Amino acid sequence: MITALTSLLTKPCLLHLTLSRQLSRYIHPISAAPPSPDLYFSNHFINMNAKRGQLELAHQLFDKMPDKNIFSWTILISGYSHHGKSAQCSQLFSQMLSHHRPNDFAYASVLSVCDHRHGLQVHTFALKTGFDSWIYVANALVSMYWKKNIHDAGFEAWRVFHAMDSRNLITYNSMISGLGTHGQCDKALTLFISMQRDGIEFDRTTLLTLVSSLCGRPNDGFMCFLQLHCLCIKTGLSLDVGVKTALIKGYSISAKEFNACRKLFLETNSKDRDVILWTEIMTVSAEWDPQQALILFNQMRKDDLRPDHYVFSVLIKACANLVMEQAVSAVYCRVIIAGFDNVLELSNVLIHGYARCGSIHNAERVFDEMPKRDIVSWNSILKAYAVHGKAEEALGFFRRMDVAPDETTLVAILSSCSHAGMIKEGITIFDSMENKYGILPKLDHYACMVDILGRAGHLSEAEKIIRQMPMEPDHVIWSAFLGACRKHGDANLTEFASLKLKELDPENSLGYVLVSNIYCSNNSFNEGGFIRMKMNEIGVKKEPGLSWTEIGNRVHEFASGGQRHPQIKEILQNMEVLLQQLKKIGYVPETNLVLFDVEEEHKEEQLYHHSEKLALVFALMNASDSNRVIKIIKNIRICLDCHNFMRLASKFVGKVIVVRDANRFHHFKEGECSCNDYW
DNA sequence: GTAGGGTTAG
Repeated sequence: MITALTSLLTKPCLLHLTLSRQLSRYIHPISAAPPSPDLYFSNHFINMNAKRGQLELAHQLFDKMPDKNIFSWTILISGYSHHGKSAQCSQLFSQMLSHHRPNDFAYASVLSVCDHRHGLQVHTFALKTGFDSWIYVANALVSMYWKKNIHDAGFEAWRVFHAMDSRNLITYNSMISGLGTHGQCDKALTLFISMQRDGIEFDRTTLLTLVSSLCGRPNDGFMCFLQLHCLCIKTGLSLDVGVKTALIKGYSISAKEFNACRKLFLETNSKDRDVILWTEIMTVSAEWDPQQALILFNQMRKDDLRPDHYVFSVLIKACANLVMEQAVSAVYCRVIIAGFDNVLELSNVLIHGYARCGSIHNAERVFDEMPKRDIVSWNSILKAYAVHGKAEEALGFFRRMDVAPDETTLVAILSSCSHAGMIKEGITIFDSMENKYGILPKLDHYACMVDILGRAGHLSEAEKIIRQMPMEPDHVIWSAFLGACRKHGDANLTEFASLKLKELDPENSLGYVLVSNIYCSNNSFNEGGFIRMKMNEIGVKKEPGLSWTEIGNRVHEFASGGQRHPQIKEILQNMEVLLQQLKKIGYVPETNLVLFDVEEEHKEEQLYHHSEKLALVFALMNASDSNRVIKIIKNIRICLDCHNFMRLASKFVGKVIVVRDANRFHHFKEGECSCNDYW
């Protein structure tokens, strides 16, 4: 305690001049005389108004009081605190010091709303007056320290916690929540156990906080999560709609257990489902089954629940995942009707939504029309430019940002440089991250650098980055490196990187496929086949090529080979006609991309059955003359042959063809691609 | 006789 006191008092910033001056005068005798009936009723009247939020009136009444006691002061201070009026609350607290010695009511009220700087001063003052370990004051201090975004928030909170004579449920809940939100869920769990040793029973908040802090925790996190779910069932708290929402989030993030999420939602009595529960299940669905998220929205409306801006945000994400631009616009109309069009978060998600649907123009329009922007707005437009290969625009916007860039900004910018082959710019920005922007490069930034260098063919420099990075490279880094190996072919490096990728991500097929391809391209079909066999044995599957295109209000899916599509015969007939036309203007099939031991004409045939080509032919069969843009979405990266095909097709049919592959957008127009054939 | 503290799921 003495150490804590000495340490706090030695911090120069703690000694605020005004408060120090007040300190010498704070000792006022607490009046022993009973308050007059007038004073008593005036206090009640002020309290009534302050609680109702009539703070101005309450303050006027307070000012007019001929006599005030400590209740008058604490009633108004707590009124301001209750309504989050931080500045007024702190000011009144300072004024109070000239008249009364603050009590635990006043300390707790001011601490729960004041900023960090003032909070430290109040803490110092509480220490000097001996109130710092009073349970209400200490609880407010614990919470204050965790809430402040400072480096040693946890240290200060623990110090207060340890100095307390006794602790209650609120103390533990505040600590558990603080630990959880600062990513220290192990410590939160330990404290949860010691709480029970301390004889303090947990409540719904304790479990709710613990469950949500365990979401996304790696390794044994899911086992702890399951134990907590059992505890929720045992205590009957699993019936609580808030706990249920947290459990759904947990099953979705920790275990990707979509069915468990759905079961939890369905077993909730429909009259108990609130907007937050609906939002959570829609959020989960937007990732797993976006169409289902839209169905859920309609069900929610039937239950007479009014969507708020969180609901609309999820809806836009679901439409973006469905890559249905018209649906994004339709939701936006509803956003306007509901009066949420000025909500910053919704504009941010719209930028993302339009960009994901291939409409960079609409993403730009939303960004331009925003009256206010935050870091997420800037990051969203920068990411949009990155994925659409508009590096010049991204760099221009980056230079004119009016908020400090963060880690995401730098990832977006480096990824822009990578997509556009801007090696020099990328290296300069990466090297200046720490000094110029105060951001230490993390895994994502290193992955971008490996991509920038590797994609440009500087394999040894990329390898050097991997060897020299201060943390262990993860599967993303090795995938980026393998991607570069695929493009610039180095058999030894490919084998080495494949081994690394298999270690870190055994289910990732990339390593197996690439090594197999190297063998096949050297005509070593037996070895290549052996690797494919090995993949089957251990259950690693290569993601099959799929493409989607929207015709009318329906999304049509095409698998590589196309046999599943009911109109495949017609599509192949039209394909043949288009092929002959494209061959006349320079299309040459890249048959060396087909690595199977088959005859040349069969190789050509395999190329024509790639899903994006089938999607294009189908879209052309159904497109009207006014339909100037054809959009195709692909789950894996576009191959060189399809890229050539799309380029020439855009010239021949006189339409813009937008293809989104696993990595980026390609805008094909008049025989050229926005990626300048660099991808 | 009057005035409190925490968290909470999107």
